Formats: sequence, C-alpha cells, structure tokens
Amino acid sequence: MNTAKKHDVFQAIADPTRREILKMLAGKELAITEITVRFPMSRTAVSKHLLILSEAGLVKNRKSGREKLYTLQAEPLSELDQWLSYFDQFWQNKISVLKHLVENEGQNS
Amino acid sequence: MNTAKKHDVFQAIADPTRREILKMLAGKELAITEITVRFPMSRTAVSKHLLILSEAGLVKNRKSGREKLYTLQAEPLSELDQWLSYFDQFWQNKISVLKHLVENEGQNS
DNA sequence: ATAAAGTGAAACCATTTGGTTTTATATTTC
DNA sequence: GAAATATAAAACCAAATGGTTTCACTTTAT
Repeated sequence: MNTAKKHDVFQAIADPTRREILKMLAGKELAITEITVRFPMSRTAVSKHLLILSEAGLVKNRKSGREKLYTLQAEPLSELDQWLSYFDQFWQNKISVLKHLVENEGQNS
Repeated sequence: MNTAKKHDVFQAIADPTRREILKMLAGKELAITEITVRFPMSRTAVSKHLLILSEAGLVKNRKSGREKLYTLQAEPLSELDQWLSYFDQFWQNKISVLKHLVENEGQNS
C-alpha cells in the first residue's frame, strides 16, 4: 500500500472497507482495535486504510494514553459533492428533491 | 487492467482520466479517437478506461459505421449521491450551495 | 480491389494496492 | 519492574491497475 504519495478523496472512498470505516466513525470516536473487530483482516491492514483516509483528510486522530482515537472529518466530501453537482442535469430527481429540501428549511433569501 | 470482474461506480470515478472522460461525454456523443486526442496516452488505454466506465454503467455506446459512439449514462451516480447524503449531517454548507444552484437554474416550481 | 480509417484483442510490463507476518516501542496495570 | 495492552514499522507477497506495442478485423473511400 503506497502511503508515501497523497491520496485524494475519490481514491479514498473507492474501497468498500474504507467506506465502511467512515460510516463507523460517523458520530463516534474509535480506536483501531475497535474498528478492526468488524473486519476480516488484521489490525495492520485497517491501520493502512486509516492512513489513506488521513491523507485524504477524511479522518483525524488524537492520542489518548496508549490508544489512538480516530474521528470522521467529513468536509473533504464537499469536493465529491461539487463534482457530482456538475452531472445533476444529466439525471433526474436530485434537483427536485433538494429544491424541496431548501424550500422547507432555508428561508434566508 | 482487469476487465473481467465488475467495477462499481466508486472505483470507476477514482481515476482522474475517467472523471475527465465523463465530463467530455456530458452532452455529446464521442468516438474513442475523439476522446483520445485530449489525453497523453494511447487509444488502447482510453479504450480500457471506457470499458471500466461501461461496467459501472456510466457510459453506453452504439456502433455507427466503423465508429463506436459513447454517451454518458449518469444514473448510476445516484448511488454516489445517496452514499454522500448519509454524511450530510457531518459537514456544513451543502444546503446553501445547492440553494444557490436551484435558484439560478431550476425555475419550474 | 486496395488503401485508409477506426476499432478490438492479446501479450507484456512496471507500479500500486490490499493484504500478511514479524519485530519493536510506548503505556498501563498488577 | 514485569506482564499485558495498543499501536507502529518493516519486509514481504499476490493480484490489480494503468499503461504499452503489435497484430487482426471491419467499414469506408478511391
């Protein structure tokens, strides 16, 4: 696993294991060991996935005693969202759904 | 390039060349040769990228004489959009961005 | 009917990817 | 301080990825 060069968001979410890790981290801080129990692979492998997610800016971590706690950093997903929005016009139902959402929630304009 | 196993949308868009191909195909039909001139790689390489995009359902093609014309099929991107929406609550400013989008482009309601 | 244009398919190659095992280091706990 | 816990780091490996070159096959144009 190449950890030397930068990974971007698109690459980071290409792997199903990494996508699942992101969901696990949604909301709660977890240590590597806690994440690993959910996967049929070694802690080392999970650690490498976390490194790739870190490089993409999707997770951050802090040391707490002998543990290292990871948290989700969802902001970089905005790049994905922006990319996706370019294609909005080529498939239906997104605009209408969001229009509804905006009209119901955002009144400041 | 493994073209035997299925590729999903997440994998398909992980490569920048493939993302650019998708943008090129947004709106217009193109033959492989027309796509290739935009990239510093062989027609064969582009052809393989198109195969991966096909497997992900993101492009389709039709034969026209000795040419093969490719078109965008954006629908599978909805899977990505759905995945992304799960994380909406973890980053801000999506609503505002789309509000702007809707107000500028969609007037049908 | 040949030549040219457009593509497909096969064989090959270097690098990256996703995993492993082994060894070492830091922090608790008893 | 010794054992247990949590992680890091390094070496290794098979398969996938992204590319190439070469050759064959259709379709069109002259």
